[in-house]
Amino acid sequence: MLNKTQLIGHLGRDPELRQTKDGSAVANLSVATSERWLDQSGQRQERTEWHRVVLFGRPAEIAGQYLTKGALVYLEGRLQTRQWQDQSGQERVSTEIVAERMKMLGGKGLNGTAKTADGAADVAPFDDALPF
Amino acid sequence: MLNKTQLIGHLGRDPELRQTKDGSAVANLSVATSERWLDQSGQRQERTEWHRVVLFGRPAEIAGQYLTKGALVYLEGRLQTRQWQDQSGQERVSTEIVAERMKMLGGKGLNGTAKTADGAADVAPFDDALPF
Amino acid sequence: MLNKTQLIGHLGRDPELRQTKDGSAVANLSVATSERWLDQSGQRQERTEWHRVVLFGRPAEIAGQYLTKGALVYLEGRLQTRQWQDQSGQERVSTEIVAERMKMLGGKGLNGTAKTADGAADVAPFDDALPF
Amino acid sequence: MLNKTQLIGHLGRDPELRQTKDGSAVANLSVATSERWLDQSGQRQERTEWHRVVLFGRPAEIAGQYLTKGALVYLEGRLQTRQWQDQSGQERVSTEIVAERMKMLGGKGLNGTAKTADGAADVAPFDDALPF
DNA sequence: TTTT
DNA sequence: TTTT
Repeated sequence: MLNKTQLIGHLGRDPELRQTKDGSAVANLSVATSERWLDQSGQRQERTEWHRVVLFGRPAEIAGQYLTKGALVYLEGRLQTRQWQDQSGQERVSTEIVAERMKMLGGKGLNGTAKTADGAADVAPFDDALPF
Repeated sequence: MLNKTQLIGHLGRDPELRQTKDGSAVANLSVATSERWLDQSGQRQERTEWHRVVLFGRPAEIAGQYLTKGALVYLEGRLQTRQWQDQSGQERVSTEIVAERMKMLGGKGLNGTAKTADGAADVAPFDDALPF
Repeated sequence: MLNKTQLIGHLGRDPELRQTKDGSAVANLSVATSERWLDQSGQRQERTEWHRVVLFGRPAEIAGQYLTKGALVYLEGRLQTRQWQDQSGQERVSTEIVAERMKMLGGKGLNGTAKTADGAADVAPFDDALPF
Repeated sequence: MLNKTQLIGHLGRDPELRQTKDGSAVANLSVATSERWLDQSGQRQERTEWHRVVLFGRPAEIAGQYLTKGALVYLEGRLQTRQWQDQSGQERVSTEIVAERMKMLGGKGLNGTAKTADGAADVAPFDDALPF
């Protein structure tokens, strides 16, 4: 009925872009969300969770164009778990977030207009005109 | 920074309740979220996604008391992926939702007050007084 | 950047359906979300919040067809505040949720297929095939 | 049952800090969320929505300390509509977001540790150790 | 593997 | 393994 995941986190590496057979783009992201808190003894604790995220179509292209390692992004999508078999025939499962919405929030890894070499001079980060 | 998952779905089976060493409750839920849509040819399509959910403490106890197979629930929590090794020493990963909030929304598998044998006669489903 | 409101609540009255000039449907809903909790003295407290919700297009039609007073619904949309002037020329503001997604969750006020008189016999509540 | 609003937006002005009678902090924020899109004629459109947000306690103090006009923040809370009477005795309503969670995301208006004069040298923005 |  |  409702299957929604939202992340705000940093890319651990550059997006991996590929194409489907019919030529549409697919991007895989690795996203870190960190929690920090003080434990009972007042010690600072931190836990980082890594998420596999996949984007399709235009958002995938935009991720490939604007995002690099370190970028801070908002992602919204649905959880999907796939079964597959490794080389040894073992059953494996892998859960990823199929993102339907993405917002670039800044950070070191955000390619701004100044850095793009493709003439997209007026395409700003944060721009909702980008078809997310 | 933000790591939030929200589900509305039905329990595929009764909750599995256990205790930690220090006596606090842990409940594991298996939750189905179904999507239905019409494809290009107008055919009805359906996809069901199964989610592993874990609850701790009082919410776990409440899940154990009120929820059974078929119950419709709202769950909110964070994604957590754990690595572990199977018997053969193979690395495995498993992603689950650590739920911090749960709401009972009805359905066949919701134990109402009439069904409880513990005298909690005024503890209604939907009751936010339950310490979620 | 992100402007998202999610409600799970009951309709306080039947939806009010109207048409725009170009013939598309608009539905206004009044939705109650209730919180219950135990205060410090162990007294049960309750607070109900009422929300104005507006739906457009096909979801509005579906709300008009399936929802009545008492229905439990999930709604997701964006906050919008409009300024207007009352008869006396006073500036007024009104905030509502422009809902982009709606899910029927049950409750007394949900018109099932058995109750509909329009032949939509296989259109179940919960049906994601309905174009939300 | 569920009454949740999430915003990612920029502060339109510095937070307004005040105290309750019992000395706890209250902060009022004015937050803009902007949407941009291309209309049918390919024209770039933009709509900005302004939100009234209130924070209580430690998060209010932190907002007062770290946030200034322009800061980009994530806010999560519940909608609350209050009735009141203006000087002329007119009934007025005002809707605000009672925020229970806040994350500083960057932007021009974020006071980093380098800018603070209070010795909180190791209190970074983004720090989840801050008790949100 | 990220960020502050 | 759920539900409509």
